[in-house]
Amino acid sequence: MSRLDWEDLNLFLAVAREGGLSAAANATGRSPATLGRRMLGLERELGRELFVRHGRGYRLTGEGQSLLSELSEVEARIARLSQRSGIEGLPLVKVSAGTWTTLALLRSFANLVGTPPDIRLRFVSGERVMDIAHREAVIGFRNQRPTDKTFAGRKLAKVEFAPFGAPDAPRLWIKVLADTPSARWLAKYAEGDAVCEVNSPRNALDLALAGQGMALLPTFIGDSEAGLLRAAQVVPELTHDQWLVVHEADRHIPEVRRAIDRMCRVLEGPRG
Amino acid sequence: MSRLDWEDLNLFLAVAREGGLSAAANATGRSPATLGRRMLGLERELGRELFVRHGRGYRLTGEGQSLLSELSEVEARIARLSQRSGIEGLPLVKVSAGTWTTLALLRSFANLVGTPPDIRLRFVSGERVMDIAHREAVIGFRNQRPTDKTFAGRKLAKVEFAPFGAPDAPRLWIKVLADTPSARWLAKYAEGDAVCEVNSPRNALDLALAGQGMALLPTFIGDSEAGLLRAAQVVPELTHDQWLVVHEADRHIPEVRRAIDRMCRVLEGPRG
DNA sequence: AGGTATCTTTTCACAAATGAAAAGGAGATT
DNA sequence: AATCTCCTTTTCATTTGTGAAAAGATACCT
Repeated sequence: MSRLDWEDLNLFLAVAREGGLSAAANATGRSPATLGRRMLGLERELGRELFVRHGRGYRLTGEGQSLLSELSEVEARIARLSQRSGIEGLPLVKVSAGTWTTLALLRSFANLVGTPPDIRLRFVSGERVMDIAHREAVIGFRNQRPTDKTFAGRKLAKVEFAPFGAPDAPRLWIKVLADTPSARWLAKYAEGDAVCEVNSPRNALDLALAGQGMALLPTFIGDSEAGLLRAAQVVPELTHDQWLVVHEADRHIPEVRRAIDRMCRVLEGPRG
Repeated sequence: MSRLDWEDLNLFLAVAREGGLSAAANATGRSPATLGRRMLGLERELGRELFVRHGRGYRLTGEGQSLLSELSEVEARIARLSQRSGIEGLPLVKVSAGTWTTLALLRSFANLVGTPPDIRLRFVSGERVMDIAHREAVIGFRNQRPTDKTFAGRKLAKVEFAPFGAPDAPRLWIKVLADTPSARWLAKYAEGDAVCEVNSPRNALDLALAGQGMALLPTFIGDSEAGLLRAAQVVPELTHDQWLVVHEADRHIPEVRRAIDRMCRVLEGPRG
């Protein structure tokens, strides 16, 4: 026994209201042929005659009319599910990026969501690297090309790290206690005492901006801060590629595509 | 903008209740792969995260839970639509046949619907010949092979007409006023007065059974009436084939197939 | 009546959705 | 800690469903 396909009920509403297949086809974006077949299937599934098919369209039978009124109420409930107002109504794209990429993206937020906004961004980050296969994130930023051909990658500009500080700041390091390559490098090779140790990378930037010391920052962050100067050369060991990674299946979804294009423009544009 | 597919909501109920794709696959008769994809699509369409996918199954998020409770009510309404009790719940097969074939079928009604009944038969007849393409009837009886290859035909035994009457009935015709070949033949060639003229062929049989005269009947009807005897030879001009006709697309639908098989057994068995 | 416009149904080539089996993981169990 | 089991995800061949265009029908209009 095959179970009722709820989508047939949805299509029934269109055919019943429009009074025929052609008009309903316009309303639903499906072809008259499909609608005709599905209405036949629905009548069979329900074991009732819903329409009288005459040359000029579909007319409802008594049973069809009562189905129409019942389904209208169902439709109202379902409509409420998808009707979300304002930004909630926009398609959602989940982005997983590191501290600095996230910061750069947030600073160009307006360019990312469009004017007027046509997508909703959610930045997800955590200890764990987000799993794109399970869609914890849809768009991820990684430091290497995706291995699996399930994922599509787009290469971005290289990321370089250098020490940054305010012009008159003491030449002391601001250390970051985190499990990142730059923090590990700092722990290992930094000379002299640290002026401070911070838990979160983002705080190192704030401290550097306050003129308290040198922070090891990506150049695309440090160079864009008016109050900071490079306190020394780039640290070559920390230079790495950056890749934007998407699940191959998500790649062509309109809102995902838009988000990718805009992010690439933001991240690649000013850095060459 | 693509619209919400209601069937996704139906599938969501299964995944949400069963707590995973595999169990839901059993419940719905679809594969885990399909369910996984459609839940991904639903989340996208709604712009909400409904599940947390962990290694052991799908767990609902807060939004998922509220969707579940809302949809449960929708489901109850929809369930009421398809739940029909008793005979109303059985699959419907519409049959279009002439007076005599209908009569023969009705006399074997129990054999047609099965024990216990597993189909519901509706005999539709009218002035007009029912249109199988538009599904005014699903199974039709015609006197010639279907022309169009859209329709499938099954040849039945030939139909022969002869005069029938009670043993001591007067040898006067019971005339039928209808637009049928046998009625036209009677109007043209019948000798002697008519004892009566009736509007409906079925009444001619009743009148013959009452011993009032001779009715021109198909032999498969007349011979099966204990109270009637052939009053003369078969009328050769009226002999014709009989075909059972179905739309090719309906042919393999289970209840249609059953109905066809049983009708053929009933109509061919005792005569062939 | 005849013509015309519009709607349904059919045909057929194509695209999208599906399922089976394999691969990959996560949690449970010993 | 290693193994096992169960569940999800991926792959890919297949099926199902779909749409465009043609054909067929019916009501409307002149």
